[in-house]
Amino acid sequence: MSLFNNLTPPFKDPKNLEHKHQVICQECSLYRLCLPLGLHHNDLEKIDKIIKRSHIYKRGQFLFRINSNFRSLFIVRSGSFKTTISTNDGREQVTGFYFPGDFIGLDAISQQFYQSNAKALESSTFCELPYDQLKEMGKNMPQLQLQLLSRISKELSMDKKLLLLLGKKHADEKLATYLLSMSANFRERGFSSTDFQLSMSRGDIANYIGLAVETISRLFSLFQKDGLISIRGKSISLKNIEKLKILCG
Amino acid sequence: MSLFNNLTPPFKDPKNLEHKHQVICQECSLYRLCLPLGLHHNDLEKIDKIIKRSHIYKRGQFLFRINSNFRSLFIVRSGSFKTTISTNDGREQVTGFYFPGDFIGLDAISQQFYQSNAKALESSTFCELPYDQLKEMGKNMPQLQLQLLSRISKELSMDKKLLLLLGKKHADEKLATYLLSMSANFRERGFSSTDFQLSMSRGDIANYIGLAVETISRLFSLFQKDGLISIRGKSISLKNIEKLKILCG
DNA sequence: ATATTTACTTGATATAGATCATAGTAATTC
DNA sequence: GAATTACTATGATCTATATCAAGTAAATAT
Repeated sequence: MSLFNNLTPPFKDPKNLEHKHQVICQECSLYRLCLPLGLHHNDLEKIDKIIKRSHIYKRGQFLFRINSNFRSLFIVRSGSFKTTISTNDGREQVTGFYFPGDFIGLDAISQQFYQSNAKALESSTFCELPYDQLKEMGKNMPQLQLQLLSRISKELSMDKKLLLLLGKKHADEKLATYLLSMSANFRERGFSSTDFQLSMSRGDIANYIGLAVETISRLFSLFQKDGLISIRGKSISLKNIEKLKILCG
Repeated sequence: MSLFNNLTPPFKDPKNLEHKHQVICQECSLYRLCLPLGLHHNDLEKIDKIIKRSHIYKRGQFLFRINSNFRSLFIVRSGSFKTTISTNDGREQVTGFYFPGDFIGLDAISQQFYQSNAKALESSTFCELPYDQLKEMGKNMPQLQLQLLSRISKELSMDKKLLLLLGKKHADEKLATYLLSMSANFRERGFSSTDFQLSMSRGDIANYIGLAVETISRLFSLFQKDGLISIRGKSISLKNIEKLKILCG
């Protein structure tokens, strides 16, 4: 039995959703992604106790809003989320997409308030980790602290790559990079790295990589013409990964 | 006696540099910025023992290079550094500037290798923290772990703001935002927030905020004409902070 | 001190990708 | 299941900022 046999792309988890109160970390399909390896059975039970498991959040619902009190970290259980921040006059930037096993809210740890808005891209569920309790538990569980550290560090290094993308890459390179990063996301979760559903709109993709929606549309058409991809609505199939890699810059 | 009385802008520390082997954390002017509060005297001494203090690194010298083995975190002691990453064909993006008390290398924690190049912008010194030892010590010093967590989280939230800047702001907004963020850097370290020296070149600033050098030059001239700043070489004086804040977007 | 390199400034021109315009298509709502 | 709304595609035009060009100033090496 695969770790992922109860998840189907794009990251639905209907079985768990319907019996949510029965789910414990030990039986969760995300266990490997989410918790540190080599955790004692006792420790796992302690973590299990502080975790709050959510009902379904519908597309568009907010997990938290910028400047609201930071109380918890969140881990995506099924579905997907985006985070955004804005200028004073309302220009918005998508700062991240989050998939099952990903932590949301890590940038708020050093502050008292959330540093972004987090919104469901589709019907989604998550686990909530009250940070005070997590911090307290961490004192006697160095593994847990290290896992947290490792997760933030990973997000930081991904964001640095995004700075390079936004600052220096051309439109086609941006999109190719984005598609391959999505591909890696699916592969890491045990799904096909070539055929998947994009849960975000063209608008969200465009915004995230610093382009206009129209440019994304044009590029998808162009990539398709060039045999790099095949796309129909939200379903995409990567046809020439090698060429996409070269395009990334 | 101020914590900062042996530092003068831009972050020189000649006294400590010349007697470096006598410097211990308890006597370091950066103590407040660098180490967690409420640390036991014993713990402080332990940390003190694993820290390696550097000789002067000259402008242009590398602290580490991308893909080299990750062994240590670094804390800037005097001077300043920049980190960069590049595309395959050599286009480079400045991903951060680091000043006294700042940690460098946090994005490498989850990997085996450094994720960027780190280069001195001027004559600079730093403390080196071997990560294995730091990790080991952290097991019995939750405060230390939390400090590290807080530092990464802070850098992450700064980078998210930078994504907004690169993705959505206009040239003038970018520069205004940059100047105010430098201003805050100096203020946090006890220096004037209106009059300071930019240790980085116009080229580095331009690169960091996703503009061409020429655009930076033109904007500095324009900002000066408009009475927002007064600039002469690397010396800058912010004349109208309020207007700059409005310009940030 | 002087030469040489590197950094900065300012003007002229070019361009990648934005914006505008329009139409088609899919998803939601009533 | 009709109607409204949100999303997507493609062509025409515009514009903010890059690039090119040329000179000046500052830093570094000789």
